[in-house]
Amino acid sequence: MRLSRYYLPVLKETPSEAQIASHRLMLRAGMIRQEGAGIYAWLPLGFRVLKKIEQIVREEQDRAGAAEMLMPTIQQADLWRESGRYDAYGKEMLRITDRADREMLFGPTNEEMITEIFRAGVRSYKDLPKILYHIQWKFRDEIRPRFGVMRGREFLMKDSYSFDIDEESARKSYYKMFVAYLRTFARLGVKAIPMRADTGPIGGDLSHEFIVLAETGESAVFCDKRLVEMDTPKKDVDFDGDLKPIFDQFTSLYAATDEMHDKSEFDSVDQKHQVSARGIEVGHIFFFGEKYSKPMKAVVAGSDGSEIPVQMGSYGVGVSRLMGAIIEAYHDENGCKWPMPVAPYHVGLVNLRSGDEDCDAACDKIYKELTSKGVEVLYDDTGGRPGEKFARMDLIGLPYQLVIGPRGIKSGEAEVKNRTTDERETIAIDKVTEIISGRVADALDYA
RNA sequence: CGGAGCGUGGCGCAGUCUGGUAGCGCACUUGACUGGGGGUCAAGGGGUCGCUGGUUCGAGUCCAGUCGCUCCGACCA
Repeated sequence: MRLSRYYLPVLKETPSEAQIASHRLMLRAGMIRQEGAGIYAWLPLGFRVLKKIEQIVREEQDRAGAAEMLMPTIQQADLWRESGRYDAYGKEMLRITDRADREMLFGPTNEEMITEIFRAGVRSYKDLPKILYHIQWKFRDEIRPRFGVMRGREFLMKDSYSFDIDEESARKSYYKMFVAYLRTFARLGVKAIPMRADTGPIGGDLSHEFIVLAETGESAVFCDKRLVEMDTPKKDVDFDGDLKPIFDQFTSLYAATDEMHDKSEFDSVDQKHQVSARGIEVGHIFFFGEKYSKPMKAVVAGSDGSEIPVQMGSYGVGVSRLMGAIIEAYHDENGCKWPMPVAPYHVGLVNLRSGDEDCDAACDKIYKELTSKGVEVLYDDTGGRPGEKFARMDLIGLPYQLVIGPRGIKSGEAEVKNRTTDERETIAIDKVTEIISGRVADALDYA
């Protein structure tokens, strides 16, 4: 993409309403624009990151055997009356009426709808187990939206729902999602620790929150440091095999959120492993059994012909929130430092003397070559001072900055800056495409 | 919802107490000089001061109402 054709409204000054780094940087780097309290428009650069996060979440869901679908954002009140949650959900639910005065709502979650969809199409235990998911915008009328996309009212969430014949099978589904989440967050470059969690209004008896440790996190958390260093399951993990050992391994050490914290148990953890910190909840998984299947009559015929309510679980990932969490983990005072897998572009190509025949020709050539090798390039072909261009590139934080100017043309060298380490090196212009595209490919290859 | 604030060119703010020609920095436009980490000089353009009503000869400023946003607390991906 040529910057001259892009929409990248960067801000030099810090917007006064932004309290935390991720919010500040998303506004300054022209990734989002606030349209109301807790409601954001996703500008081109931010939207690319959002799509990349979404795609990684999708790939790991698919790998685990979940089937993607898409449910609407608008739901009928009657559906929620079946589960009893229409009244129970309270003011956090955005309620609306249509022209015929039918009561409707902008979905805060989809347990009711997926249960309705499931019961319409499944009759027998032989059709189980199943895991369905979608990635869709949700609306929760938060009392106090804050921290930008970390606590918006409208947010993008991946929610999966599992259906099983009995609890033993349901636990296997739970383990699948548990392992899928470990992989998802690891691929996104964040250390998310599964912690024993309160089940909240959804109910149930088995639940974990996946928490990214961050000073700006909203919840207090307590865990064993050794969890941070545990190896993530590789992509050859067999989701049809026994995943319990992995689950057991990750739940063997102490990790709990504030609500579930047991001080005496935590105190028994070796002092040097104790971590008492703050965290950002990026995922939450629940097993809740018959909570919805029973009242909503989502039943299947068992092997003996009897009607059995299915055992359900639900599994959420905050896709838009993750973008904030990733920036919290990877930034410095000058801007973002995107990990390659979620970077909006892999390389920023800076033409230091746009309009100069030689510079333009050299940059155009590199731009074409890198692009043809599948490298995503944001090509700064605009005018302006070098300092201004560098500062802008640092702010948006692409993993590599490739700088071409008259001096480099003369010496045949390009300056390459690695934004992760902020180290600079020079590479021969005629080799730069090959070297950079190789590095990008390596960084994208995740086991 | 309780408490505290804020709405003035695109962004950040001053001006409001004490009513009297709407200002500053950045950004933007044009030209020149420049050019390897947010340049220099010169000349410009852009604002019904959130909205409605009131007081007044006169309101950004005072009064009332209203809308929006932010921060502190209880809820949550």
